[in-house]
Amino acid sequence: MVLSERKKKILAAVVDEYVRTAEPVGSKAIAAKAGLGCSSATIRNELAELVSLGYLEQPHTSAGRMPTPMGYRMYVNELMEKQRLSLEETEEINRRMNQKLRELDDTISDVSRLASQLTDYPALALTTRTAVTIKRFDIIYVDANTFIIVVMLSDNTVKNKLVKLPVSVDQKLVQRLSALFNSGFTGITEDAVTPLLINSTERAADDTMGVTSVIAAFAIEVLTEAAAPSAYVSGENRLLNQPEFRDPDKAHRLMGYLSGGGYILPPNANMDEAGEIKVLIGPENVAEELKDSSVVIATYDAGDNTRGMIGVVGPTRMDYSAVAAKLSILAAGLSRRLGGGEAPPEGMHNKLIIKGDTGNE
Amino acid sequence: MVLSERKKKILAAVVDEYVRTAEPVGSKAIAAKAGLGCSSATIRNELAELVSLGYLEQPHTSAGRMPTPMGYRMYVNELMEKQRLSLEETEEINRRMNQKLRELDDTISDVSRLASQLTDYPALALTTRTAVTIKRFDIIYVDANTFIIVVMLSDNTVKNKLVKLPVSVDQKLVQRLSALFNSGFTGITEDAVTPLLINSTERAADDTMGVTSVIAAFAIEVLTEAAAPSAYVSGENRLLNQPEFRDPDKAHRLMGYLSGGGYILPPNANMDEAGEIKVLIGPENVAEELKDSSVVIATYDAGDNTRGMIGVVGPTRMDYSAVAAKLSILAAGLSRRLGGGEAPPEGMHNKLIIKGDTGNE
DNA sequence: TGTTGGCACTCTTTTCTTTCGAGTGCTAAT
DNA sequence: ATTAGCACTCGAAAGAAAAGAGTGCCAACA
Repeated sequence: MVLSERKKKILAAVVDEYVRTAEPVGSKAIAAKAGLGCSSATIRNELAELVSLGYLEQPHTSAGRMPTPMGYRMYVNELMEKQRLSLEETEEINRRMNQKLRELDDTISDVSRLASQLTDYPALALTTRTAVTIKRFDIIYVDANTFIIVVMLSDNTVKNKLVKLPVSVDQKLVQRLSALFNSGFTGITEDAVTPLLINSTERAADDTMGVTSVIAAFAIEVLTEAAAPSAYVSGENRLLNQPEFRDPDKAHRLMGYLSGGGYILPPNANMDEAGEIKVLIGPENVAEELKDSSVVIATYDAGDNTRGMIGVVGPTRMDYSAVAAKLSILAAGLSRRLGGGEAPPEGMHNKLIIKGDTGNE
Repeated sequence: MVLSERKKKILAAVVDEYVRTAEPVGSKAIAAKAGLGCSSATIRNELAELVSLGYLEQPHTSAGRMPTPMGYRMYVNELMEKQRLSLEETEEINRRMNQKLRELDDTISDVSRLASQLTDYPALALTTRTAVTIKRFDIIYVDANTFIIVVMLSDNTVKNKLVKLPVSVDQKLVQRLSALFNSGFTGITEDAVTPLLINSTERAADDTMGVTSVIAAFAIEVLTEAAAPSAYVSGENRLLNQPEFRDPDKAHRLMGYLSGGGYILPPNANMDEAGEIKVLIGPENVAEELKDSSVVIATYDAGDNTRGMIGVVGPTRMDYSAVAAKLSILAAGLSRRLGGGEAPPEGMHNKLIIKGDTGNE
């Protein structure tokens, strides 16, 4: 069934208005606002049909209409104007992103914070790493009891650890170990770090003091951590700005879920093409806690064939258009910095491809 | 004016009960609970006096009593039983702390999260660093366009950065720079990194490609960041568990303040002796946003003559005793790991020294 | 056939009263 | 100094009434 042009306009008007006010919207308001030249009575008839088609609902018989998840889905897929931020806004966002990223801190978590600030919803950033390996292994000798392990990973991040030993080691041993690890532990994934490998390294280095196992433990730790997807959530408290979360218990439930690094993505979410935006509306979410919230997620290219996601969570009554536009810019910025480099240049407004569930279960 | 023994018992009972129930407590309840052999009428008289002395207040004439900040202060300073956790609880906390700290992540923020979990209040962790200097400077040559800077600071943390250059550098230059930075940039604080120093280093290294300034920029960045006090806040959402924050606006205000890394400490808060616990009750806080909340802070020894703080924020109706005990253990754990090493061993219950404002402005 | 004004009806929200009860303050007795 | 007793206060809860927004539907109209 395809909707008449007028029904579409009305549906869009209901969503727009409801998003703005958080109140069920009545026929009069629509007649006044949407510039279709007909009276509220006509609109009432149309509204009644939209309800029976499942796009709208009423909290009770004598109230206005509000969109159902299906209504939002229609809106997102077909009706909404893909908002493009003005050049100024785009530049403002890029400016703030650059400013953040100049510092040496964790890029991803900073961008998550920024996303939350920009949208005024809680934001989350996820990284899923493909198998990570060690690219380079260095050990810096500091003094007889101290050395620094420096590990460069295949995704070009660098990790280090200062090790203080209860025993003295000589510089020679450290050099030997450095060389051995550099040849033996590079290019392999976590599960290839076997006790066997560690033992043979220990023997080859002629290490009688157990230094090898300390270093190996660090290697395992780094690989494990780097391979684990990580999530950063920020701005949970902004949920309280939304009228649908004025109930502290409800807010607390969702915030708790989010702070726990809650898991948000549908299991089928093989991260899409970078640049795409995914919208999950209400019951389309898999997590029980999100069944009456919506999630908008942008995918970015984290280089090394890896993708990450940055998204926000809010009530289903969400300003999908604005959020999508902002996330798109942030994701593009991240791709530009982390990714292979074929991302569009900063100034360019890239096409907003918004995808969602098909809507049929 | 010193309180009679009985008044003290009654005051303590009021606080205990009010903390437990969050409801004003009546004379009957006290008569039933506190085992002092007298009737509710007698207690009413005493209560009336405690009100006129300023320790208690009534929301309205015919309601029970609740403690004023001054009442809490008295309770914290003199009345409350310094709670000691059972050995099991202590061990449980230490176990969880060890578990957390095994991972290579940021110790401080992890402990902050742990503090929040244990107390069910929002927690914050602060570090204030004394002047930090660079202790050691290494540059690892990766390939013609890439090297890794590794910097070890006076507080024994290690920072690194991967640098990718648009131009090629040869290994010799990198080695020269490494040596020069190691001699010229160690032992100095941020403000000693002058353009002059950078220039002379550049000339000495015979660097025509501006590599020096990249490295110097990193040095400045690291020193700046390390010297800046940092704050980690976690579990803001737990505020919503407290009945006094059922009003979403109130909760939001405070949560926003906290997430902003809000600043909590009285300006005079030269961090005290490690091991001490400080309690700030309601209006004793300087920040306007905290005037009707309380803060409990434990100081830990972060080594290198530096102290940090870990604390929680909650309503004035807070379980001071339990919170203080838990924070004390966490702070001791941190001191043991970060500090000079003269911290008490893990098993030992260390004395709880609870200090607060004197109460007189 | 689609559109419109009109109007009775429904159901929530708000406001006002009433009732209820916990807890007090005071007095008189012990 | 303590206690029992009792009238009184004041908020919270419950109930009743009024207000208002918006609908559904009908009859009239283009």
